[in-house]
Amino acid sequence: MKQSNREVAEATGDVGRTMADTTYRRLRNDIVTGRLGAGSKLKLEGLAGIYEVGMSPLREALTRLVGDLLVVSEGQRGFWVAPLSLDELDDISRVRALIETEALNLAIRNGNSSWEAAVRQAFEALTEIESRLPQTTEPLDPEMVEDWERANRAFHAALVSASGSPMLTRLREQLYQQSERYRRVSLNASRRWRNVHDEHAAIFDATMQRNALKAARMTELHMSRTAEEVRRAMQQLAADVASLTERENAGDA
Amino acid sequence: MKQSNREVAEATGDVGRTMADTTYRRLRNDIVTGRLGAGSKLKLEGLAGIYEVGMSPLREALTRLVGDLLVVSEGQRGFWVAPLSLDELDDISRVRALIETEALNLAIRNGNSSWEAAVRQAFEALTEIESRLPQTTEPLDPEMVEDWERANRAFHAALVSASGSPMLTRLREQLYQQSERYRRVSLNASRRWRNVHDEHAAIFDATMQRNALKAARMTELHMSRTAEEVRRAMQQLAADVASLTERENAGDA
DNA sequence: CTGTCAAATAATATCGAAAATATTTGGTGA
DNA sequence: TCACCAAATATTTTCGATATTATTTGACAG
Repeated sequence: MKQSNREVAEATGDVGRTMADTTYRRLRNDIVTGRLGAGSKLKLEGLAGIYEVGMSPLREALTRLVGDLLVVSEGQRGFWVAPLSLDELDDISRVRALIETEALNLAIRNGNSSWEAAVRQAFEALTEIESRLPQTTEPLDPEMVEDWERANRAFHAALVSASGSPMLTRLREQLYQQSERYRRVSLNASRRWRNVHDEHAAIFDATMQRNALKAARMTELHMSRTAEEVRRAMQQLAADVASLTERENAGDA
Repeated sequence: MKQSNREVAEATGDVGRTMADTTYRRLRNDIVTGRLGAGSKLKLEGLAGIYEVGMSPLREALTRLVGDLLVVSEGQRGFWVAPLSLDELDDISRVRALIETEALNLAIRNGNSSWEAAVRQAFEALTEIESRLPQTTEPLDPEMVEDWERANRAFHAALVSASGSPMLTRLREQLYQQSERYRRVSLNASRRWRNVHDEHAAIFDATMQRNALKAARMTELHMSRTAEEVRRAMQQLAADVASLTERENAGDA
């Protein structure tokens, strides 16, 4: 029995992969990780060269990213990496807490044993990685950061995976990605690691006990603390830039 | 003092209008109003002809609509108007209630007197239109439907305009649009008008009294009732289609 | 008849150049 | 020196043709 191209593609998981789609993912990654800096101009010709792609798929990818709030555009003036701001950090954090607690609440109500197993598995994987993280102020291994990001994302996704609401799931993912982008700023800037394992454990425990109220409170706490950490890092960064600019101006004068 | 082209464009409000943008709005309107039926295939060449536009801006418009959940796409297979379903109706209604009550709560806490004035003005405009609506089962004047849709949208937007949260505002708009699309199905199908003015008045009164809890309850009630109405219309529609199909099959046999 | 395959057809996705628009540069007059 | 303007340049947007992929058709074997 010979397989059609489509069947092969489905089996290997790259069905319908287009240039636009691939470029979208690459750009998204480069923005979330900070390789493309907040606020920087995205010149089309330049990007087309770098990502080896034509205008049409490139613009399609950028248009999708505008929808994700990772890119901003102005007609006839082009595209920029979306700027970061303290106000937006607060806004995102609060709305994300709203969505995430609602989704977790539903998941706790609806989740069956296979959901429980998936949550436990994701938590254990995360625990394993967090236990290996340096307790001291060492330079963070970029690969370890990626591993942790993946595990953290998987844990939070698993928690709410039984919400039964595709719309909440979608909104949660969008907001998670926004948060991740802000979080990575603080990681890159402060080079310090906040111990979050206790917070994850508290959320996990409350969830396994099916204590929705406590799980929501722990989730809110986790998010507000993370936001606070990011806020500090961003303020520090802004202060650094300011003093650097001042010194430069002094040098010029 | 001569104005630059850009300044003129800013004054007239059509700054940066591109083909992609115009086509996006036209397509969006045609989908929300139902002129492009749920689930129908969107063939690129056909659309390019109808909207008199090339491939690039057309695809860009469709890509934006995918982000709005008004269109679905599959790589290498193209675009379809997003289907409608009862499950999705429930999902959207519930999440919209969550977002909208949160935003209204914030607006009631933060709103100043100019917000109050804007809400009152929007409510009065809506009241005026709703008072003119036929009480009997008459054929609905399409122009009046448009007027009502505009006023209804403006009223609900005014209510939450002081939430102070750009993210909530954005999510609310997306969800409002989804709801509108479902609502129009029931309008087109049932040809009957549910009297919603009392519900709007209840929301308005509670809001003006700064009674956040009551305003939220009235909002939830308004939305669940609307969803129920749409649900009935969709079920009726499905039943009609089924009996029609049956008759056709009987004719063939 | 039924499933399979390849050729023919239809549709989508992509490229690269042309058109439209924005921005910068450099010159002129007040 | 400054504001203004137009030419030169840079950039975005759009078009239309080509390449790629999916779908349909129809012939053939089992």
